[in-house]
Amino acid sequence: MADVAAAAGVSAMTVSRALRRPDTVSEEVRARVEEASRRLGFVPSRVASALASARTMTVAVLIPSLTNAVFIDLLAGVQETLSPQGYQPLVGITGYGPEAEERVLRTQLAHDPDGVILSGLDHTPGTWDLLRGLTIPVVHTMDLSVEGDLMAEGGHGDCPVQTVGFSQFDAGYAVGAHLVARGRRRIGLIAGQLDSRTRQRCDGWRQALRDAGRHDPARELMVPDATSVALGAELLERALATHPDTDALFLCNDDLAQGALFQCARLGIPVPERLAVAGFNDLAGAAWTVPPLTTVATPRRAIGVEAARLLIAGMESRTPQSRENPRRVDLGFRLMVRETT
Amino acid sequence: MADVAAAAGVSAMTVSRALRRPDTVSEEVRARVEEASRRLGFVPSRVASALASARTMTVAVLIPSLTNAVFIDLLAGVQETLSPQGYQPLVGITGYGPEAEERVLRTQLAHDPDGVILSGLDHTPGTWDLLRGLTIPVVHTMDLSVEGDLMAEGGHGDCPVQTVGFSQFDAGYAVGAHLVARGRRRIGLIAGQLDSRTRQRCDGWRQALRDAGRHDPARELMVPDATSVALGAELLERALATHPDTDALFLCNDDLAQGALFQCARLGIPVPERLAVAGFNDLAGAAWTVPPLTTVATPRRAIGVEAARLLIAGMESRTPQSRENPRRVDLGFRLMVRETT
DNA sequence: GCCTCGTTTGTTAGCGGTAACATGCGCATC
DNA sequence: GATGCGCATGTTACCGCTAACAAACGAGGC
Repeated sequence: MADVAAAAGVSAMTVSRALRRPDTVSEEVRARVEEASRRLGFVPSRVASALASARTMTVAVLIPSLTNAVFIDLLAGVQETLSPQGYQPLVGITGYGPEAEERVLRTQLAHDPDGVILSGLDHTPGTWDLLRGLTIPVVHTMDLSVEGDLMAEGGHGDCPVQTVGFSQFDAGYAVGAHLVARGRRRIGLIAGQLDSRTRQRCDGWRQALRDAGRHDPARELMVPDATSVALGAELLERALATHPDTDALFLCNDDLAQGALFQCARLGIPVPERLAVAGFNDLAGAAWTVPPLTTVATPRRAIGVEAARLLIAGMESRTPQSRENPRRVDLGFRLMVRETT
Repeated sequence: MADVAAAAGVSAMTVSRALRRPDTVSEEVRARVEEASRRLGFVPSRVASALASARTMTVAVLIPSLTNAVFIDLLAGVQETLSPQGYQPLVGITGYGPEAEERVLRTQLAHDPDGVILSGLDHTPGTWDLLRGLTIPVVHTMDLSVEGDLMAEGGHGDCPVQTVGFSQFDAGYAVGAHLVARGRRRIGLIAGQLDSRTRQRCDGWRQALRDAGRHDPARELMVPDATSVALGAELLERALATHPDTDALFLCNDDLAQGALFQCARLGIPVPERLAVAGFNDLAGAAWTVPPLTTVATPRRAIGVEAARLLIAGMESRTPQSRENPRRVDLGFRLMVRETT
């Protein structure tokens, strides 16, 4: 920067100003600085800038996994919103464990991000302590804070939170109600990856079935393994082995549902005639399976975009809104009724 | 840090040493510093550390897209290898364009990463200039440099490169040869997302067909759109409309192939009896389609892991190996013969 | 012509660590 | 008992940029 300053015949400070806030220097100086800067191939060090200005222009983004398309879409939304504003996402992978999340968050915080985006509200007490102590904005995604009573559930105690997501419970309820409305009577559930969001979906589904008087706990098949097409195929067989008369199944994620559909095709089970199948998330291809899959479209990318927007607002205003102005943005979901039900 | 130093009764320098290289201080001082550090909740600022030591402990990772599972797997491999060593990946999305890549690289470099991982070898001259000027290690992935003659192709001129990948050409050739070996005579090609890797695969396939005297350029259907299940379904129909007698198809990515399979099921086209179908990448679920998809398993995650390893070696040794010791790591591929062929 | 004000540029002093060198100490050596 | 050496710790001087304040300058008002 000193070299550029010398070449442009100004002070280093003026170079800094000319490049960061061109409107604060004279037109003529700006041109000279830009020319010299380009000629010398000057690239300002963001590290030094960060140290001097206390703004790193980075945002910590914690997601459970890279192999789950849901969080990739979330990340894509975040990334495409942050990038144009000059922010660099720092991706952290928590592997679905609140403890690992706390660890990852700690290491991310050492990088002094200007903001934090988390997945879910299922954090350790230690994480909540960390968050409470932060002076940077924090947004929680994919889930919604409990309305009206922040102290009650979810463990976030007296920490006002900013959430962007949708009601996993309601979405699960919608699927259950839909299967009931289709006249199905022996409705089963298959779930993997039992994180808190999955459990809420299952809770919703369960409630819908209870409300209709059709809930049978024995038809719930829940395993902790990560979801996959292979697992869906396997669990379908297992579910039908124990309850061959099942006439509808809710699979808590589309990859499970796709695997189940494949297995049905293989076993010659007519869908939806003998068995109705519903998935969740409306992942790529769900509209193209044979038959096309009924599922719930979740606004993952939009959640990422909105979370990033809220965060940027908080970071630019320098008054973390999570403090005095907690928000709760419900982006909803859509039941996509296709042919498997 | 000064506070911790005071609390522990030592100098700031000793605190720094005690935390970063515990073996360089006495056992007793280390314990005191750790206790004080924990008690005060001290988290060293990586930004300051980076400025003082000229090491940011970050690595720029440039990939074309977040929505392509191939690069997500690559990223996952990179991430899981870098993280334990304390490195933080800085993800940059190039959108498949060499120009965008150059832009993204420039902004990433402003963060002073300690290393760079790129996808492919298809870079702009400006990118090559940038890379040549770097003193940090750089690894190119998913493709291999031209053996023996670094000056010749690929545009990287006199810049010795470190590559980790497999031969896209050979993999495409293997598919072509396989379809030929299966006795197919009217073999078509469907490709989307025409980046340089896809084109090399197509080149390999084409060569295999030429070698067998069965190449018919009219049966190539190449579109620039991003690949997807939907696109695969659509292009299958288009290909069959113009060449109804096609008896084998190579779809350059598994999502296209899955879409094609769905569409075949819908149209009542028996696979593989009337039409053989081969995909590429062995994406999740390929083994579970109906019938299971013949495809090429590519070592994407392993490429990420190996690239990160090479990079770490270069970063720790402080002598960028890309200079005096260019390497070319071929991790190969595997033709997964299943039932669609 | 002098004063005030706004605009543009310069000066100073860090941001929070770490490299490099300096110091002090205990111990083996002669 | 003096000398030298190695190890543990301290001191100094930055890393490259920017916040905050100071100064210089021209324009407009009285």
